[in-house]
Amino acid sequence: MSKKAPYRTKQMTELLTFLKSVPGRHVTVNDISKHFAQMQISVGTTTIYRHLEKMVDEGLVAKYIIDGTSSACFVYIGDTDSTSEQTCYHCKCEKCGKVIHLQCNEVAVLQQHLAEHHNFQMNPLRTVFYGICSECRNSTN
Amino acid sequence: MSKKAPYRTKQMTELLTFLKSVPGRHVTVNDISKHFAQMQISVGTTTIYRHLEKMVDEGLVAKYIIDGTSSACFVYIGDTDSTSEQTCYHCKCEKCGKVIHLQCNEVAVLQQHLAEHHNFQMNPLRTVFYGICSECRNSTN
DNA sequence: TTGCGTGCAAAGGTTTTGCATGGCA
DNA sequence: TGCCATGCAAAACCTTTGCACGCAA
Repeated sequence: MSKKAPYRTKQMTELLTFLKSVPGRHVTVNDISKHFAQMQISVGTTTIYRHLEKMVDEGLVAKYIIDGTSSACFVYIGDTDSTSEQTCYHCKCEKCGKVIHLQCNEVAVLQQHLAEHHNFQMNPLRTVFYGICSECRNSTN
Repeated sequence: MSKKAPYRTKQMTELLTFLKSVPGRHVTVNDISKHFAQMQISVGTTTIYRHLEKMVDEGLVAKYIIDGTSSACFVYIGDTDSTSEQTCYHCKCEKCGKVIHLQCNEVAVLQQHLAEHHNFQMNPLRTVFYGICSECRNSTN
C-alpha cells in the first residue's frame, strides 16, 4: 500500500532528457541506445525497456506497435499541453512502410461514436490505421 | 512473365481445408500447428508461414497484427460473399486483451473520408482499434 | 525429368528474466 | 544501512532463411 519512492538515478534522468528533446517523434529502443552510445552515456538496454514500460503504465509515454515485425516506438507525452495540443493520428502504408501523421476531426467523431454506441474507449495514441498512401495509390504498380 | 503453375500439394490442401473450417476466426501459426499435430497431420511450421504469406499477397487471407509482442493472426477471406458480407472491424482492449468484432457504419464513413480528403486507402482488415472495452471501463480499477 | 514444395536446422531480431553488483536515500 | 536500480548474460519468442531432399506435373 505504501508508495515506493522512486530513486532519481542518472540513467532515468538521461532517458527523460532525451525523450523530452525529441517531442512528437517516434523512437525505438534501438534509437535510444544508439543515441546514448554516441553521447558516450552508458545506459543498458534492459534499463531502457524497464523505464519505458513503467512510463507507459503511468501515461507519460505512448507506445506504438506500428508493425509487428519491427520494434515498438515510444513517444513522450507527459508535457503535452492538453488545451492547445491536438491529437495526432497515425497511418501506416502497407506498401512503402511510410508512417503518416494526420490531424483529422473525423477520427475524433468516430472515437466519440465508439464510446457512445459501442462503449469502447478508443485510444488514438496506440491505434494505427493501415492502408495505402497516396503515392502508392498513384503509382502504376 | 510466365505464370508459375502452383503445385497441388497435400500440405497446402490441408491448410486451406483448415482455414475454411474456421471461417471468421483468427488463428495463429501456432494454432494451426497444434491443430495439425492433433490430427496427426504433418505440416512444417515453415510451410505454414510460406503459404500464409503467399495467400495474404493474393488477398485470400487477411493478416492481423493484433499485438506486437504476440504472434500474428490470420483469417481466410477468400470465400467471402461480397454482396452479403459486411466488413468486420476489430477492437482490442488494452487492459484485458480481449478482441471485439464489430460491424459499424461509422468506421465505413471514416474510411471514405480518409480516402477522399487524405488520399489514404484504409484497410479495415489490418487496422485494429486499441482502447478500453466496456467491461474494463465499468470495473472499479 | 524439371524445378517447385517441404522441413529441418540455424540464424535473425526484439523483448524478458535471473542474478549479482552498484548507487540513491 | 536498506533496498531499489542497473546491466550483463542468457532465455524466450516469433519469424525468416539456407539447403538438401521429395514429390507433383
